Formats: sequence, structure tokens, C-alpha cells
Amino acid sequence: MTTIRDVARQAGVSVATVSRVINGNSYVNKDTESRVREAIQVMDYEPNTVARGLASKKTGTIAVILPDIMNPFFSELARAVEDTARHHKFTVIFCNSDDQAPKEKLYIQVLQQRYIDGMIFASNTLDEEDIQTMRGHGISLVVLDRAPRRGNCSIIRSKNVEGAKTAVQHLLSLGCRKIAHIAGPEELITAQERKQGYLDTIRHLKGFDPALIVPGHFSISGGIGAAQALLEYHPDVDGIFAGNDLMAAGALKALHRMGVSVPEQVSLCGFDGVAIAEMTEPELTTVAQPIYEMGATAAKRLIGRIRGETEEPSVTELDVQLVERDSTKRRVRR
Amino acid sequence: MTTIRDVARQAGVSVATVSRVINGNSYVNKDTESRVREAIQVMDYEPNTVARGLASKKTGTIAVILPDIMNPFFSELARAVEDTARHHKFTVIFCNSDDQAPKEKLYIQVLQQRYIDGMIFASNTLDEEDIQTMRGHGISLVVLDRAPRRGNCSIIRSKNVEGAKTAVQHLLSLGCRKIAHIAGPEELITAQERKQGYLDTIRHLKGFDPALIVPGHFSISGGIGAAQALLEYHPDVDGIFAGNDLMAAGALKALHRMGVSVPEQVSLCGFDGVAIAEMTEPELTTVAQPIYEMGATAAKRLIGRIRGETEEPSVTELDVQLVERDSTKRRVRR
DNA sequence: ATGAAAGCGCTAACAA
DNA sequence: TTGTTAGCGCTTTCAT
Repeated sequence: MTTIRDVARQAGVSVATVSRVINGNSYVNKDTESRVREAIQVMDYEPNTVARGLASKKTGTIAVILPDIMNPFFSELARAVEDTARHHKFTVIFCNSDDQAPKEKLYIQVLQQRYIDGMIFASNTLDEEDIQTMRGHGISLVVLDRAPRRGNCSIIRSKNVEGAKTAVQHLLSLGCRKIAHIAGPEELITAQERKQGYLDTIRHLKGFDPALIVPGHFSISGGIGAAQALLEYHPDVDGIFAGNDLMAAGALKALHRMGVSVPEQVSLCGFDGVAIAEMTEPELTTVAQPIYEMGATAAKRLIGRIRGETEEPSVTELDVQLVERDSTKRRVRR
Repeated sequence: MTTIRDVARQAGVSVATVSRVINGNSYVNKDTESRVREAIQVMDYEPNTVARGLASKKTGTIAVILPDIMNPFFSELARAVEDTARHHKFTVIFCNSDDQAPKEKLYIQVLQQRYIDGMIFASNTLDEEDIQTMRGHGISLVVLDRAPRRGNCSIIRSKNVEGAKTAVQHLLSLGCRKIAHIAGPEELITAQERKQGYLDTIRHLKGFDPALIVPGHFSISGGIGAAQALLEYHPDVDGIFAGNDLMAAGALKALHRMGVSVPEQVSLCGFDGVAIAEMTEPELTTVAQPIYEMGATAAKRLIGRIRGETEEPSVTELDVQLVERDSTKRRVRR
């Protein structure tokens, strides 16, 4: 293994000079520089990231904490983060939290010991203390998708309330009269906001019934259970807005099993815009988030902060878009 | 930040002693040990992973190189690896290669500079030189799912040929007479083997036609295109074995669009056993691999090798299992 | 059983 | 503009 000393010797300069040309943070004579570069070539030198990390406390590594990489929404986010990070010569460590606070805390601790430069949190239970701890350790932080209670850090999210309103209005415009909502976990801000959008749109209309909101845990099986319960107690439901596509897919499955046809009897709309929404039959209408863009933006923002280019914490809200497919269909107004 | 020196001072011993109790690799007096442990408690000390890495060349980090984390097969693999790694106190770096050799080479290089302890390769283009390079750098290697041409390293895979045979035999037993195969990329060993299993089972039967093998690139869109082409030229196909579930899902979509009913007119069987296979309507019969187990086994094997517990490279072939669902159905023999 | 001290490979003052 | 050198925090001989 060739080290910086070998290169220095080869080029007839000191290690400091070699370090300078590598990092390009100090003036080096043109000639010396080219001698050094040549030596680097000749000796096939690659700086050792670990040594560099120990000396500078910067490792060129970021971590992304997400609930579960198997959830297609998060795997797309992860993909975007990794692509962007690699483009900027950063390496990414990934961690599944299952939305469990203890796991998140453990990760934070482990990652601090590794001189991680920054973290992207697409998971929930970050509290003020965690944020301060990380700040104290000089770890930059970007919260993605799920914002923390108090927002003194960079946040990338999309317009959940607005998107939910669009979805429900779409259902209304189709002629749906009794629209239910399959909600995500109450503790998740995204779920809260989508429910809020649903409520804001529908609360004042006649026929509104809070019992039309059922929990679906943001999962396929949750969606199945929710749709079953819903149709059992409210067989006249003619529209369902699910808080994410996974639940919508589950609901579709359940409705099919119960012999309820979509969209003829029930119009169904999801949220997220993941690939699976196109795999069902009928394909799912959904409120699409710019998932890849969210991940890419988060990574860019984080790296900007790490490099000291961006200063203050900023909140970015990305637009969502209704994608009409076969699971919603205009019906005759009664 | 508290360092090993702080702890040593607090406990009234040398840093070497502290290091010894942390690593438990040398005899330390019981009393001294408990004094040190207490000091560690009191001072809330956490060893610095980076410093440790520089001194020992072991970082407690493994990398997993996969084609694309967005592919549900690989995200499940990734999840299994991360769970297992965390359990053993390892951290995982993940890298998407898109099956492009240059990206893989770049990752190998970058990861070497980081004193990675080992890598899990679920990607393709690893050549003998790469393997030797990594060996030279003391990086352990496990190849997952896609074995390299020559196998002088640990390999975890599943029984592709056998699984494909099972699938085709299942189709035959149902009464299918004209069975097509949607194949994965020719350069991938998994795709080759599944095609092999198909051929071995069907080649000698009357009615076999090599034109019934069409490429589907292991992707949804590839499956769509393949099914379209297939039905156009061979409208009397009554069974399709797709090399993976993504292509099967795509084929199902295409068949539906063409008005061909599954399983009434065409029986369809996939391979992998990913979640998406249960989301379609009808649900897909598939040859399920023990995906999570594959990832977990790979991680365990790798960590075993890193710790010097396991010695020689070994090849593990896991069993696959036919999961019968609604996309295949017994038909009347003509 | 324990300590002293020499690195690991690099960065970053501080000098020159 | 360049070199010298003291760390970064830990592991690991080599003594004792």
C-alpha cells in the first residue's frame, strides 16, 4: 500500500505539500503540483479515508435512517440518496429503524463514533435532545418526509395536506357521496396531515361521519383489514382515500375478495406514487410525490451543509400531483 | 468527547490496559478490569471507531453491492443483511451498481480506501482480478445470488435450475401444451440457469420451439414487451414461465391488456417470491426463494470469515419452493 | 498482569 | 510557497 510519504519521497517534497495538492486548499507552485500529481499517478496512490477521517474528523460518509428499506417508498428514497451521494463522492450507510425509537438512538450513537458527516432521517422519533447531541458532534442533519415536532433543522417534505385535499376533491368531483379514509399511524406527521386534508375537505359536507376514518398502519395488511372493517359497517361507502399506496393496494385486494368492484362500486385513491400502484388491476389513482427528487434534494442539501455552503436550516415543500388511473371513475350523480 | 486516555487516568491505569479490557483479548486482573469498567461507565466512554480502524485496519463495516435497491428482491436481501450485520455490531454501506462493471470497480476502489472488512456482492461482473485485489487487501468476500465464473470465494445462491424445472413441470401437470419462457439477461447466471431448467424439462417434448424463449430483462417493462411479442407470434401459448416475478407481473399486465385471461387461457408462473407477486390480480404462482434467509446467511458467513471463524470458501445452495396461487390453474387435457 | 511507546496515514498549525 | 511536527484516538509490540 502506498502512502502519502511514498508519494512525497517520489516527488521530492514534504507530505504537507502532497496533502495540499490532494485537498487543493492551499497554494502550491504549479511545477511542484504537477510533480506531485505525476508521483501520485506513478505510484498509483489513493488517500486512505480512515486516516483522513481521524485527522480531520470528516469521513465523507453520510447515513440514512429509514423505517424499512423494503417499503418501496423508502427504497426509492434510498436509491436517490445513494446516487446523489456517490456523485459527490460520499458513501452512504443505511439503517432500518422500524420506527422504533431505541433503534434510532442506537444508530445515532454508533454513527457518532464513526465520525459520520451527516444524517438523513426519514424516520420519526427524533427529539430535541437528539438534534442537539448531533449538532454538538458536528453532524449535519436533514429530516426527510417526516418532520420532527420542532423544526430547527433542514427539512424536505411534500405537501401532504394539499395532496389529500386534491384526492378527496377528485373523489367528490366523480360523484362519490360517502368517502372513507384509511389512515396511517397517528404518530406520524405525514399520516396526520393526510387525514387533516381529508377532514378539511369533507368535514362540513352532509353525510360526513368520523367513523369513516379507519386505521391501516401504512401497510398492505393494514389496508386489507381497514377495507374489510369499513365495508362491513358501512356497505354504502362509494369512495376511499387511502393514506398511502400500500394501504390502497391492500384495500383493493380486500374489496376484490368481498366482491366489491373498483371503480364501479367504490372509487379508490392512494398516496405516494410508488411503482406497485401500477401493478394492481385496476391500476391505482394516486397522489404522487416526487419521491426520487425528495431523496436527491435531501442528499444535496445535506452535502451542502456539510461543506458549509448552505447556512441556515430551511424547509422545502415539494409539490404533489394527482395521477388519475383506473381505480377512480366518474359516476352518475344521484 | 472522552477518549481512552481519560478513562485510563480515571481508572489509574494505562491506556493499554483499557484497550485490553475493551477488546478482551488479553488477560487483565479482575480488580483492574472492574475499575476500568467502572471508569468507562462513569465517563460515558465510547471507543472511537475511526481511530480503531486506523490502528487495527478493522472497521466493523461491510458493504453490500447490489444492482438496484428499488428491485424488491434486492431490497429484501439488503434488509436481511442489515439486520444481521447490526446484530453482530457491524455497519453496512450499500451501493447500487446497475449491473455496470465500471461502477462496481469504482466501489471496490473506494471501499478499499475505507478499510472495509468485507463485501457482499449481489451483482455480476466480478472477475478474478477483482477477487485477488480484494484478497490482497484482506477484504473478505461473499457472492450472493449471482455466482462469479470461477468460484474461489464463498457463495450463497439458490437452486435455480431445479426451481425452474419445478415450475415448468407444474405447468405441464396442469395440462399446458405450449409453454413459453420469458428469460432474464443472458449474461446473468441466474437467468441462464432458469432458462436451463426450462429447456431441460421441455426440450424433448413435442411442440417445443426455441422461439418460445423471449427476453424480458428481469424488469416489469421487459415482461410486458415479452408477453406482447409472444402472443403476437404464438397466440396459442397456454403457459408462461417467467424468469422472475417482475417479468411475470409485467406479462400479466400485458395479457390483461390484450384480453387474454389468466389462468383460463394462459397459466403464468414467476420466480423469486417477492411481495409484489401477491399484489396482482390474479395473484402469481411463483417459485419462491428464501430471500431473507439468503441475505442473512450471506451476512453471517461474511462476518464469520472476517472474524476468522470460518476458513475456506464454501458454496451454499438454498432450496426453493413452488407457491401455487391463482395465476396457474388445472385445465382439461385435450 | 501492566505500562511505555511506537506507530496507523493523514491534516493542519506554525515556521521558515 | 514549502517543510517540520504535533497530533487525531486507538492497537500492539516489547519490556518489566
